[in-house]
Amino acid sequence: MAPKAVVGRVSLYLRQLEAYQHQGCTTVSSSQLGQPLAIKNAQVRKDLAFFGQFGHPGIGYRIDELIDALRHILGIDREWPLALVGMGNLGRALLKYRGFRARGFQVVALFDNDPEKIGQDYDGLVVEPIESLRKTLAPRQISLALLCVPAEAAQRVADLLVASGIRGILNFAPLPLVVPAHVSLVAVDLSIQLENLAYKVQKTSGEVSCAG
Amino acid sequence: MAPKAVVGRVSLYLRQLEAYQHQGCTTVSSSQLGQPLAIKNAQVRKDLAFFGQFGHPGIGYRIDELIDALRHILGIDREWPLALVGMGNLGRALLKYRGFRARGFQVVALFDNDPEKIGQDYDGLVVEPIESLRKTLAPRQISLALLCVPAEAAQRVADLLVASGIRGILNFAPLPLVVPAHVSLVAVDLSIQLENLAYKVQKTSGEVSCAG
DNA sequence: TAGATTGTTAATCGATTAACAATC
DNA sequence: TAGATTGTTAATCGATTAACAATC
Repeated sequence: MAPKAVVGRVSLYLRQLEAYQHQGCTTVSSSQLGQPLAIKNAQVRKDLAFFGQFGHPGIGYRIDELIDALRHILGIDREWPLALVGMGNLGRALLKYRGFRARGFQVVALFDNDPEKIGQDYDGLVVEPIESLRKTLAPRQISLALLCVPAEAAQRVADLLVASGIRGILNFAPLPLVVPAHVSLVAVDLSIQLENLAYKVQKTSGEVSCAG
Repeated sequence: MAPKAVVGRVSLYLRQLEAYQHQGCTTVSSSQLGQPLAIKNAQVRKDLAFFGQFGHPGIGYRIDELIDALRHILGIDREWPLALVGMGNLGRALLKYRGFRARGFQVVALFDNDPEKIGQDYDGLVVEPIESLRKTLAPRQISLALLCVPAEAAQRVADLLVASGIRGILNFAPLPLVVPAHVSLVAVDLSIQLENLAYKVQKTSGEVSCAG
């Protein structure tokens, strides 16, 4: 499996390629592809070479060709149905988020354990109780879940997702989850990102005030 | 400035320390601190040593002491007022997100350019037009912004934020922004995270089906 | 003193960058 | 052929891990 950093950059390349395609370009060099993303040309070539030979010496990369290849590599040359667990503010926002659908991800099932929310309709989907996870996931071939429940409930719900046959979890709860090796996990921790930002700003402020 | 990876882990240490504190512990060793986070004891010690000497040989780290030190290092031993720009689904969700306030971050000003939204009240805050950024940011000492506008508008709004004196931007738009060196930037790209997850799941599925 | 645990140095590992022969 | 650009090898850089003297 490719290093995590490489996969992240491949997603960026794909976006940039789509932008070039939109502009009517047909080929790009590694320099052209990397430049708007602040990635060196050698890095671009090395990252792509990890997955195969896509370039043409003297010419560069054919955009249509590379887009197809990268979509296949990332596994997004198909539709991915998603389960959304936890219908709080964040969950409801993610349900309406356009960015997912544009990349082939679509929320097709909603879950919560609040009796007030169960049975309610959001965007044409009815909220099911957490207990229905197993019953719903398998027949609908749902292998990915967005986990948006409060921190206290996150590990318990993650265990239920695992028991229900989930294959990957995008975790929004601010704590590290423990899942078995056959289940993939990606964490989106907004507080940590913001703390990172605060640290950077504080650091640069310090430098400025020392210099001035 | 500490490497980005170190700062991210320091945020995790802080959370774990707070959990131990909550349980009534008074000291932890680097092994105890790292274990629930799946971080090796040597890494914990090295990360902390980057910022100074906090440990006591033979004893470990005094929890209260280390929490205070880390909060100071991260710059969260103070309140950070935030501007929230873009009152779409994501923006409204972030406004209600509890995780920020618990760490000292508080949204104190809202901006949008939709005439329908300007003047509206969300959680006691009135949405201002984008043009009011400069007028509002400086006197209220707001140096951080959450940028939740659509991709097409993101760079333009980022430029306005920079011109209005912002010091740091947490970018939720799915494209890389260009900002001057004195402005810090952290990107939260949900589509890329989800593509990462899809890649991992696809990869492990492949291995399983080959083996079986 | 014996046991525990730190901070730090040295060794390992992995990721990035530079250079260049091979190719169109 | 000359110019451009690839894929890949070697060199550099940075981050992680192991080992251990110093300390409580």
